[in-house]
This record gives sequence, C-alpha cells and structure tokens, in this order.
Amino acid sequence: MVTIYDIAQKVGTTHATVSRALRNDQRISAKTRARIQAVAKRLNYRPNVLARGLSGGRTQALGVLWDFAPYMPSGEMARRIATDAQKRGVVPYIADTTRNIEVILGMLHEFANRGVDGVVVQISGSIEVNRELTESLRQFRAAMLVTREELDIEMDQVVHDRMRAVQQAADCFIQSGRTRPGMAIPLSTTAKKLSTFVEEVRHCGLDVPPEAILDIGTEEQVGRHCYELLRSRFPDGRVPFDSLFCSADEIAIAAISWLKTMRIRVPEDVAVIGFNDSEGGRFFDPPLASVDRKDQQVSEAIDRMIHQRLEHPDLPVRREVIEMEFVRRRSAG
Amino acid sequence: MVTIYDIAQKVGTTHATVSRALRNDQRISAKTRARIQAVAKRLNYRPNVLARGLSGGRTQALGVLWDFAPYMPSGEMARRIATDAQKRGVVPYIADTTRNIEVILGMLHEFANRGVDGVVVQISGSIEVNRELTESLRQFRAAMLVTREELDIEMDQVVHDRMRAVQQAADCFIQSGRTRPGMAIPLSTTAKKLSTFVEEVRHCGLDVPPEAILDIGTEEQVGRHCYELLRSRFPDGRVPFDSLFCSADEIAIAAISWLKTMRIRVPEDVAVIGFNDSEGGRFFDPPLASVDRKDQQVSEAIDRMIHQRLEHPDLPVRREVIEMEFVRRRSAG
DNA sequence: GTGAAAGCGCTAACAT
DNA sequence: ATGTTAGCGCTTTCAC
Repeated sequence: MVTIYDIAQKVGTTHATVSRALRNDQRISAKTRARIQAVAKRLNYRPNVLARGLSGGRTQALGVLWDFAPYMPSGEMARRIATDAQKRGVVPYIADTTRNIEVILGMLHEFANRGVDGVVVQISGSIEVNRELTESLRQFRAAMLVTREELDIEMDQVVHDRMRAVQQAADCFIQSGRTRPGMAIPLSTTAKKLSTFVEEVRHCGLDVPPEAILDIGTEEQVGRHCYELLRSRFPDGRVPFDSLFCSADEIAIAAISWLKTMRIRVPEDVAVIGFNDSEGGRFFDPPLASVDRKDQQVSEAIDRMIHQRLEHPDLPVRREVIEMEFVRRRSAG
Repeated sequence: MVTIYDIAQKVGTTHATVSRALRNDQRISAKTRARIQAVAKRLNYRPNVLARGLSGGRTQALGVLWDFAPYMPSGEMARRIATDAQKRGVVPYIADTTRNIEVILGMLHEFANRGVDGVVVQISGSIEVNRELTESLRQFRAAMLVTREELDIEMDQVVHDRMRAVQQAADCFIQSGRTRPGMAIPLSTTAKKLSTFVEEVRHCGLDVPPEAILDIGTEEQVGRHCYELLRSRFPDGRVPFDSLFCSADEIAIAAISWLKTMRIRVPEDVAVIGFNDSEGGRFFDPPLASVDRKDQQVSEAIDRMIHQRLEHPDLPVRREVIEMEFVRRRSAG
C-alpha cells in the first residue's frame, strides 16, 4: 500500500506537503503540486479512506437508507443510486429503514461513525420526521430526504409525489362511469396511497366501502395473495366493486386473472389499475393501466442534489418534485 | 461522540483495558469486563469504525460487487444481501461490476482501502477469474465468489446454477414435439445461458438456426424491444420457430403478446418459456413457464458462508450449489 | 510555499 | 490482569 510518506520521500518533501498537493491546495506551488500528483499517479497511490475519514476528511462514501419492503421493486432503486454514485467515485452503504424511526436513527449514527460524506433517507409509510431525526441529519455534510409529499423542513428534499397520478387514476374510474371503486393494497404501509385515492373518490361524491378493500399484506408474492383473497372472499364471483385500484401491477394482474376465471370482463365489468408500470403489464390482455414511478428521474435528482450539496455547502435548501405519471391503458376502462 | 477514553475515565482505568473488555478479551477479569460493558451501554458507546479499521480491527463492513445489468432484477439481490447483513450488524458497500475485470479489481482495491471485513463478488458473463483477481481477493478476511458454474478455484463459492433448469426447458420443448426452437436473449451477456440451451437442443438432434435467435440488447425495456424486433422482422407473422426460450419473463410476455396479435396460438403453434419466474407470468394467459432463480436461497447461502468464514477463518474452502428450478406451465406446451 | 507536530479513536506488542 | 506506548495514514493548525 502506497502512502503519502512514500510519495514525500520520492519527491523529497514532507507528507504534509503531499497531503496538500493531492487535494490541490493552492498554497502549494503549481510546480511541486504537479510533480507530486505525477508521482502519486505513477505509484498508483490511493488515499486510505479510513485514515482520511478519521482525521476529518472526506470518505467518498454515501449512506443510503431505503424502505426495502419486499412487496415493492425497491431494490432497483438501490441499484440506480449505487451505479450513479459509482460514476462519481463514490461508494454507497446501503441499509433498510424497516420503516422504523429507531432503526433509522441507529443507522444514521452508524453512518456518522463511518464518516460518510452524505446520507440519503427515504421517508416512507408512517415515519415522522421529528426533531431528533433532523438533528441527526444535520451532522452530515450533505443530507437528503426522499419523501412522498413536500415536508416543511429546512432540508434538501426529493419529493416523489404520487398524489396527482393517484388522483388521475381515481378520475379515470369515475369518468368511465364507475360507482363502486375498490382497492387492493397492503393496508399497513400504504395509508397515504390509500387515502389519496379515497379522498379523490369522495371528492367526486362516491366512497370506497370497507368490503371493497382487500388487504394484501406486506410479504412477497402479493399477486398470489390477492388471488387467494379474491377466491376465498367472493367464491361466487359477486364482487362489491366495479373498479379496482391496486398498489402493484402484480396485484392487478393476479386480480384480472381471477376475474377472467369468473367470467367477469375487464374493463367492461370491472376496471383495473395497477402501480409501477412494470413491463409485463403493458403486454397483458387487456393492457394494464398503471402508474409510472419515474424512478430514474428520482435517482438522477438524488445524485445531482447530493453532489451539489457536497460541492457547495452554502447553497440554499432545495426541493425537487418528481411526479409519478398515470399511464392510461385499456384495463382502466 | 463517546470514546473508549471517556469510558476509561468513568470506570477509572485505561483505554487499553476498555478496548479489550469491549471485545470480550478473556484476559480482563470478568468483573471489570462487566463493569466496562455496562458503562459503555449506558453511555450508548459505539466504536468508531474508521479508527478501528485503521488500526487493523474489524469494520463490520461488507463489500458487494454485483452485476447490475439493467435488464435483470438484480437490484433485488442487492436488497436481499443488504437486509441479511443488517441483521448481523454489518453494513454493505454496494457496487456494480459492470462485467469488467478492471472495474472489479479497482473496486476490490477500494474495498480493501476501506477496511471491509469481507467481499462478495458476482462472476457473471465473460469475466475470467485470473491470478490477479484471486490474489486481490485473498487479502480479505473473507471473500466469496458467486458464480454461474463451479469454478476450480480455492475460494468459497456459491454456485448459482442455471444449467439443469435450462436443460429441462429445452427438453420440455423437445418432448412436446417442437423441432424449430428459437431464443430471445441479450446476446452479448448471456452467452452461457444461450449455449447451454443450444447444447441441449443439439444433444437432441435439433439446432437453433441463426434466424431464430433474437438479440434483445442489454438496455432496460427488454419486452418492448422484443416486441419491436418481432414486428419488424416478421411483419407477415411467419416465424422461423415453433418454440421460444426467453431470458426474462418480460421478454416472453411481450413475445406472447405479439404472437397473439398475429393469431399465432401459444402454446399450440409456438411454445414459450421465460426466465426469473416473476409474479406476473404466473397469472398470464397462458400461464408462463419460467425458471425460478431461487434468489432467496442464494442470498441466504452468501450470508451464512461469509459469516462462517469470518468466525472461523481456518475452515476448509466450501462450495454451495443452488440450482435454479424450471417451472413448467401451460405456455411451454 | 513548506515543514514540524499534534491528534483523530482505536488495536496490539510490550511491559509490569 | 492491567497499564504504557507506539503506531495505523491522514488532515490541520501553527511556525518559519
């Protein structure tokens, strides 16, 4: 392992000068700087991140705290963030929030302990951003929240907004004359998605009756779960809804599959909308209406904002809103 | 931030004793150990990973190098590894191999530099495990390869084997009397998957003619790509295959969708098999035959083996084979 | 513009 | 069984 001492010796100076030169400190004469950097490159020098972090420098590490619920394609987001970071020479630590504030605080402590330059925290479900959390976040050079709706907090935010898309989905049902909307959703964690839909429906003078709400649970295999639920709950095929809003395409596809076996036509008898706009849905019969999460735009925004914050610590706090997009297809009526 | 000095002072001893006591060094009397650990807990002490790593200790960090090809649900694997690690109090760094040996070597250097306790490297596509790579891997306390087939290397391996499943897929076509098998696959990276299929087909006296091979490319939206490819290549619906093996369910679903528009029946006229056994496929019409990757078993094996290696450095080298499983459904004929 | 020296929080060899 | 001391590789005052 090559150290700054090795370089100093080769160049005939001290490690302090090398340290400065390598970080392009303008006080070091351009000439020595160039010489030192050349030697560093020749020796294939790589700064020891542990030492650098320990003495207060940057670690080129990022802490990512994401909600890795198994019923969501959330791993793909982790991948996006990781590959974006890698392009900047940054390596991300990745951990699961488990939608638990205590876990989040613990991991932030852990990240701080590891000297990460910045953190990205997804605020999902019922996590409340309290004082303790913001305090904890402020210790980092850069901290970014990825939220579901704009939070009134002095902190960089990427708002991953589903509101408008969900409203459009509801309107779509209404416009095609549906009067008994239903939902298939993991109740415990999608309170927000649910309530936006319900609110919009109510706003149009309708309601989502309790018997038309299917709680899918939060495990893997949401599709199978939905199918079983429908089968056991409506053995005769008489369903209490004429439209069904699902929190994932897999759920929607399973539901449609069951409806077909019951000779219930989609969308004529029951309109169905999924979520996440997965590739499979587009080619389903009927093509599945869904919501495009715009994940790539979200990861780009995260990458850009974290990077800017690190480069310009004094920039004013920023919020960037990425709106998911309702994709109307035949299944929605 | 609480340090071992703080604890030492509180307990009335030196930092060295605290350091030992906290790592349960048996030379420290049970009594002092207990006292020190109690105080540490009370003060909510957390060892500084950077300092610990710098002086040669463990960092409870894991380096994960995975092939994050955008046309694969590989992010889900990252998530699995991350959540498994988290349960052990380990935090993973996650990076993309980009299927490039230079990148892998660079990242391993980076991981070493960060003092990770162990690394997990997925060997995919055409990566060759050469001497330089094995050398680099040996510097870690624990190093594990996740390979596609058993590699004759003295190193812990989880073999994620697709061979048998692909053979079964081929046999399935043959048994249902197909004579003109085709494939839809990203050619550049799935040489192996391809050749296993081709070999098995040949073994049965048939062949996969070049015109029956669709190169899907390696970008996102493989389904859409496949659809467009079929449409432009066979505008009249006359296809040179009576069965189609696809490297992802999305591709298979898109293909079936196109076949339907051409009034080609699945599986009667063309049998189709996908890959990854995604939830959507099961509920497709016809239900999509596919290959279950057994990802959970793979992540469990990785977690277990890495952990064991760290706890017992002298264990003999081990290999664990996880076989993917062919899932026969109606689309396969 | 550069060097000397202290210190980040920990581990471990060497004392006692 | 515990204390002393010397690093680990870097950043950062403080001198000159």
